[in-house]
Amino acid sequence: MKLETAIQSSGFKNEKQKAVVNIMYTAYHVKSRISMVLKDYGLTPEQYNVLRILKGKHPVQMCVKDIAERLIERSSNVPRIVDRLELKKLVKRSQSGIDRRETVITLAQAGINLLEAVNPVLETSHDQISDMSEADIRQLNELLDRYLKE
Amino acid sequence: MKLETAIQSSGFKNEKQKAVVNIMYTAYHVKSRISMVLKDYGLTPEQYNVLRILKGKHPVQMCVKDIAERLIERSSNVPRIVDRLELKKLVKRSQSGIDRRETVITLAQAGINLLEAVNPVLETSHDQISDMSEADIRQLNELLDRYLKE
DNA sequence: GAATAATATATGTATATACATGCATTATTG
DNA sequence: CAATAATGCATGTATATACATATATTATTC
Repeated sequence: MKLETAIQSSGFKNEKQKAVVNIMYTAYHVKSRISMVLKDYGLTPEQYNVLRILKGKHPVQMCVKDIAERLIERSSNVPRIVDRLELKKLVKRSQSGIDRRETVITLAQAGINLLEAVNPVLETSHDQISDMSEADIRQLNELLDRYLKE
Repeated sequence: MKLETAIQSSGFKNEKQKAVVNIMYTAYHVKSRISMVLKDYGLTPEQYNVLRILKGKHPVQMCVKDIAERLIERSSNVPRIVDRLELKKLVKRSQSGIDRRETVITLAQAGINLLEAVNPVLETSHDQISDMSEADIRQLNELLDRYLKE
């Protein structure tokens, strides 16, 4: 659906004003779709992201700070997300022997199993989210890579 | 910053998988920037959006459902957002005479004044968010318009 | 090496979303 | 027109963010 129809608005002052809304609108729908897939597996997008990050290092443990740095949406909330993952026995939490301020987290076998079940479903969903050609998607990625300054 | 650097990840399986993350990452930063601007005026992005929607119809009242339909991120939370705007005396809430199930909301003068103060600052921020040329931004908008199916 | 600063995590509060549910009112149906 | 369904809003719960603050531990500085 075209943006203007979806939010029942029109007449952005210029393309930059429109882009801001367009990016947020598109992201909202992408995230909604991901949430629906994850819901069948009892995960929120945030919980999934933490599991995914842990899997990237597994079997090496990661501390809370390292996880936070790798999140798409930086979060001060990692301890509480880990709380919920721990309750579901998807991760294990323990104190670091090296720096005792750090809490280190390891992916549990149940977490690995869950990721292996979710990941192919999620990838299929991602592949199906858009009808655009590979070339157009590549161009979209290039423009997004350049969109934010610095 | 390039996406892969920012989230310290690399090797997306394909461009579609990357686009999903890229869109959410970009939107997160856009929204963060907007939040910072609005914070100086005591508003959250959600509260601002409700005010903006009300202004689009002002001085005509809108019911909760009409507001929800125009939000970028559909929300079941409009009554509570209106609670907070009402506490700040930015809007007025009353019961509809026509359909007594409906709660109708009007923008108060303080809300109009606040929008008139915020809007130019927000527009400047939107214009400055990216260095890209007008042509590139236009292309980004076209691709985003086509990204989501239907 | 004691005092201070910095760091890592946890936690409290306000606000938000998603979802389920409840209540009042309006519309529909038989 | 009485019974039922649908609608509009409000509210409760779990989870999330942003921000402020607390606590424990480590690093730095004098």
